[in-house]
Amino acid sequence: MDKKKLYRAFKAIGEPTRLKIVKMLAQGSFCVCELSEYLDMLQPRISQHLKILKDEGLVRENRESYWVYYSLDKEAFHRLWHDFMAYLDTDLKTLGEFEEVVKRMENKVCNQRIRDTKIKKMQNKLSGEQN
Amino acid sequence: MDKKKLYRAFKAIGEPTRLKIVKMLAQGSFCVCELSEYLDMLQPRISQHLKILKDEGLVRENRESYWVYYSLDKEAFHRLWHDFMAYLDTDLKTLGEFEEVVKRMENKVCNQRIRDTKIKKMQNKLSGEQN
DNA sequence: TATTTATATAAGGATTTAAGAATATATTTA
DNA sequence: TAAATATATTCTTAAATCCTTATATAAATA
Repeated sequence: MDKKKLYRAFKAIGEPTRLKIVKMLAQGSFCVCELSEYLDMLQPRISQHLKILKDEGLVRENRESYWVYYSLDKEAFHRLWHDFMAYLDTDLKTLGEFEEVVKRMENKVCNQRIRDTKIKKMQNKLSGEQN
Repeated sequence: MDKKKLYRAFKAIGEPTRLKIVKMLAQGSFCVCELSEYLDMLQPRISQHLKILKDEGLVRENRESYWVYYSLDKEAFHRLWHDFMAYLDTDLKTLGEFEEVVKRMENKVCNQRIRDTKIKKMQNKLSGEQN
């Protein structure tokens, strides 16, 4: 429900290499060397991207002797979307981040100006028609 | 179902300013000047981010005289998640992007090596126990 | 303990991106 | 047509990001 958590998760998926890794892990669990070999990418590149996905809680790691197997936390993905939808549905007033925004909206400075302009325009048109 | 389309949409949401704009538009439709005023951001900044969201088909624009009102295409969001889930479920073999990957996996060079190592290790342990 | 294998982290360079300033375009009105 | 208003686009700079190379860490084995 936290904005930062949301955009960071989307940012994590919103990158071609990481989406490719996510797609691989959707097929099953793989260790770093397998991903590196199958995707034909250098190992540090895989590790770094996996770290980003892990930091967002989207993948899990599982050490087996030398190898660290990574797998998708599918529940985390569903939670992500659910939280995002809930975030969009949440009343602005209850979100601390929008405190100042809500104040500005209550003043309706901008809306007021627009409305005034529109009213003025309509009045002008009407008075024009009366001539 | 296209990987590029997917990661670009997530990338669009995966940025704090744009997520904030999306959240605003989830409350209703706003023109650029309203967003600019309420979010206390310079107008070009709003326009630029709206363009990115629009390019991904996540928001719609609607001109009314001077003003361009933007609104959320909620259906596009649902479609995005649906397509993402479908992408994850799709067989690797049917995705052109993974053609080479599938070939490498079929060779099982990496798996083979790992398996061999594990088998060797197990054999060593077994032979050790027999001593 | 030294070596091997797999993975993680750090440093560097190249590219991309976001933000602000300046300018251009579009629509309406005088 | 000129001026006013709202929006879009361009340009520049600073920061972030990605990839590679090099190095460090962790686990297993000789």
